[in-house]
Amino acid sequence: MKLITRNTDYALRAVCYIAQQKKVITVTELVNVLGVPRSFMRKILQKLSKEKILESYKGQGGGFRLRILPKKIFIVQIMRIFQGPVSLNGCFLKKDVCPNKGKCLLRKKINIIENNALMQLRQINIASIIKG
Amino acid sequence: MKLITRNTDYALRAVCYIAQQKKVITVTELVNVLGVPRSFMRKILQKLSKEKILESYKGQGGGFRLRILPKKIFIVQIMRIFQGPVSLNGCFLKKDVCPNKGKCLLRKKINIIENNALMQLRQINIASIIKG
DNA sequence: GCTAATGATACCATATTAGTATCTTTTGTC
DNA sequence: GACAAAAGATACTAATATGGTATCATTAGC
Ligand code: FES
Ligand code: FES
Repeated sequence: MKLITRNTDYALRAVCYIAQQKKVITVTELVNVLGVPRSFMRKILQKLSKEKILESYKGQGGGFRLRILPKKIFIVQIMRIFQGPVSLNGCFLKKDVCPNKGKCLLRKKINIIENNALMQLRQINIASIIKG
Repeated sequence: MKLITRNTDYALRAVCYIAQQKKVITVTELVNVLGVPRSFMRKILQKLSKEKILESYKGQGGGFRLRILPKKIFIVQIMRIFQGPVSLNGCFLKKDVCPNKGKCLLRKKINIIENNALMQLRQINIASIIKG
């Protein structure tokens, strides 16, 4: 039961680091600091760049920088980018199986938990992580 | 981001059904009611039996029955059986990478969310689902 | 002894996750 | 302009988890 996968995790840390440094950071630097495989890190950063979280500069002296303020980057965004839509689960059974149709208590209870977790998750942004 | 996998889901419903019927139930009956592949259902029930949630009877007239009261079967138990330990995730990075060591805020925040979700999950038992 | 049930086990298919490799493009520096 | 250092694009591979199937052994009632 993993809420966060490895690439999301790496992405979060990369973004945190970049946010703290406040300058253009190269993959090389990130790889050295985080100890993550280079190619993997590259892929992750490229995606973050495509998704408008980071801004990239090619060529010598290039690298990555935040495109938006740390307090405007929420971890659910990052999760969505690497893990798809953030919602816990639907019902696996074929229609008409559930005795109470739309009133399935199991589903209801799980949905409540899901919503609570999501509401909490949604409040976490990069700023709230790095200013500790 | 799946909180519950398919086998857990099937297991939960099977247990609910068995709890409601209050008699020995065969795989055949469950398969008919839930519309789940037979072999898969068998595997799931056998596991539940091994894990002392169900009691099984071999031979003609055999089948499965609850071994403990519905209110004593918590869904986290079932999740643990099919999905391993219920916790959202640890830290993927190698030791000494996190700048604040034991005080990593990201980790802390995720742990809080995890604990809240778990506390809620832990309160759900089979009895609370079926008496709706 | 037959049949209807579960137990044990091994296998297969698919999807997701994690990671690698390679070639192209851009840009600053000499 | 050549070179080197960076990211962009893309395709491939490996490992793991999930979902499911198949088969033979064992037990117990009739
Ligand atoms: S069985 Fe699907 S919602 Fe209850
Ligand atoms: S980096 Fe692992 S806990 Fe912070």
